[in-house]
Amino acid sequence: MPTVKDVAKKAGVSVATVSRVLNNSNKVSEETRQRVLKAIEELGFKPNLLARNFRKDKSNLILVILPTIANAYFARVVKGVEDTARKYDYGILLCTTGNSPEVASEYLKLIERKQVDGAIIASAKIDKDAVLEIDPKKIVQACEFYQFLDTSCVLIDHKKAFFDIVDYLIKKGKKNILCAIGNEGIPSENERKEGYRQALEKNGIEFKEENVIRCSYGWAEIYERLKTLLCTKKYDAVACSSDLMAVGAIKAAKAVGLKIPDEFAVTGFDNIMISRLYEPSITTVAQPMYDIGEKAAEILINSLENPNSFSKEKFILPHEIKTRESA
Amino acid sequence: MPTVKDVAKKAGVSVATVSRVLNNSNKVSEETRQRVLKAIEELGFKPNLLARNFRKDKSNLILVILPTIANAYFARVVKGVEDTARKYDYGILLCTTGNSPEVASEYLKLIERKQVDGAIIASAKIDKDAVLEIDPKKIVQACEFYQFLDTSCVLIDHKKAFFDIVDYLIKKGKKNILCAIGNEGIPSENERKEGYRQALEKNGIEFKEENVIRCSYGWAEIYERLKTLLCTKKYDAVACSSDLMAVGAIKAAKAVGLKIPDEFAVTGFDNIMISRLYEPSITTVAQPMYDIGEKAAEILINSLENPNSFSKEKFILPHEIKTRESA
DNA sequence: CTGTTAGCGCATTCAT
DNA sequence: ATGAATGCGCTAACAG
Repeated sequence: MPTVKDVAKKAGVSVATVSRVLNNSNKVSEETRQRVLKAIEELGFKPNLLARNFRKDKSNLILVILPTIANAYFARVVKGVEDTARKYDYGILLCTTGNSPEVASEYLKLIERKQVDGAIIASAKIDKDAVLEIDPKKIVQACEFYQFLDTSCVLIDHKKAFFDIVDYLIKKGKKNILCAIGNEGIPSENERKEGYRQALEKNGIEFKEENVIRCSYGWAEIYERLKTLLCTKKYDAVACSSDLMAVGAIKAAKAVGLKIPDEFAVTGFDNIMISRLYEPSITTVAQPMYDIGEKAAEILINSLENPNSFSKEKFILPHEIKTRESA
Repeated sequence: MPTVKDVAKKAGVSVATVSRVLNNSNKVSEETRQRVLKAIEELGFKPNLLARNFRKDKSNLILVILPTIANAYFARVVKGVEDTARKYDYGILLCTTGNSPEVASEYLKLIERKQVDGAIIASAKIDKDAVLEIDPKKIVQACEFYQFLDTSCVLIDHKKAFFDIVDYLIKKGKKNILCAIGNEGIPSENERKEGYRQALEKNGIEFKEENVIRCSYGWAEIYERLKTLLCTKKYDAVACSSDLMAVGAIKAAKAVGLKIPDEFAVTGFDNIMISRLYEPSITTVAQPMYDIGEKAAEILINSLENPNSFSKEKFILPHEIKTRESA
């Protein structure tokens, strides 16, 4: 495999000139540039990025850490990150943690070890201590915001979003509304719970802790729990923290013979494809998933390339209620 | 950021010894090893992977090229690749092409440029010429097999799989079966079409080219086409090339008032989550998606680490029919 | 505009 | 078992 040295010899110039051509320095005459280009062509020279990156002390890689890619929500966020990274000539190193903080910590070490220039943490559970020694300029949080991680972030206003959807349900005449959200450890879930509480309060409905169901994002758990609940007590709606949970809720309502949305309304969250596809189609809160990924990548890359002009910022992107059949 | 040199000085040894400790060479006394480890600890030394990779001429990164990650099928394949890569201490660089061969070509260049050690091409459209100059030892095809790419591959027997599902439909009493598959350029789609033809032939049903619908993998196109088709002619089943297409087909059948599966049966392909979730649930051909990714990564890494013992191989993994409500 | 030269951090001979 | 020295391929001063 030929090197700059070989190219230099062939073109009758110095390696510096070859390097200049390679890096589009304008300080090289058109004539020599052509000569170098010709030599590169003839030798089939390809720059060794391992060497270049080492020399420049820059990998042009950004790490993307998320719980799973099986969830269409994250898949879409990643797409936003990837497209943007590509635009700026960065590649993305993917890490799905399955919500294991240990896995996340292991990958985050790649920053200090220079395998990657920075990281986007998209809602993945992380270990506080493992990340505290990393330069916050090199990390952007997406989808979720952990306070103890003192970084920039990009996400929607989860509290307001959940407030809006519960308010919508109430306006539709629902009075006995369940709230099905994720586990306590997740900040956005607590935000959403608060949004739920405030929407009830605003409309003069009493908030009851027992009406808050904590469960996983999948469809199975909420399905089982609701099947039981809906038999014993009478509720007229549930606001779910994911579209998949909404599917589970709909299945449960169907199973106990409730008519949707008249007898029982269901709302989802995220607006992934299945919410449009399912029957009944699911009323949900649309998150700008792609935009979140895009913005996160933009902030990160900007911060990496202009570390001096760094300022920690919190970007709140707009959400939107998608009205469909289920509520 | 401290370097091996700093560690060496602190520990009172040479950089060579530090390097030996770092690489677990056994040719270092326990006493000095401890001294070096202590120095590393005290200085907070982290090896610079940019330098190490450059020196070793190895990135420990594998490129994963696929059309999209929005499709749950590919998301699962990627997970198999990622887990396996991690096991062998490799990272994965993700490239979703949106089926643009140009994008794929651009990323494949990273192999020659040593940004990645090799690539897994999972069903992405690629440009023949762009890839022909790359060492086939450094590429593994997954899900799909392009003959002109002379590499190892991991996939199911698409012809047999489609044969099986069509044969199943016939055994269920269906006689007028449509075949809804992807575009002509994709080898597996032609395999599937042949499987469809053979299943009809085996059961004494005439094959008609007009009963083969070529369309995209999404649900929208097949939905529109079938809504028209099902009004004018009478078919009693359709075998689809993806689960999403099956959803579109079911929607179309419902739209024209056909009862599923009695009046019109629908089968999918892949066995992604939605096939289990949808109502009716979808009878489909399960592909071992995770296993495909896992095996592809194993072959590739093995080939990268033992280039001399390389042999091009074709791995056919088993498929399985999942019987559900739609057929 | 171009060439000479140093050196990024590390692993690896080759000595001892 | 350890150290001294070399160089991977490239970019970036610096000098001219």
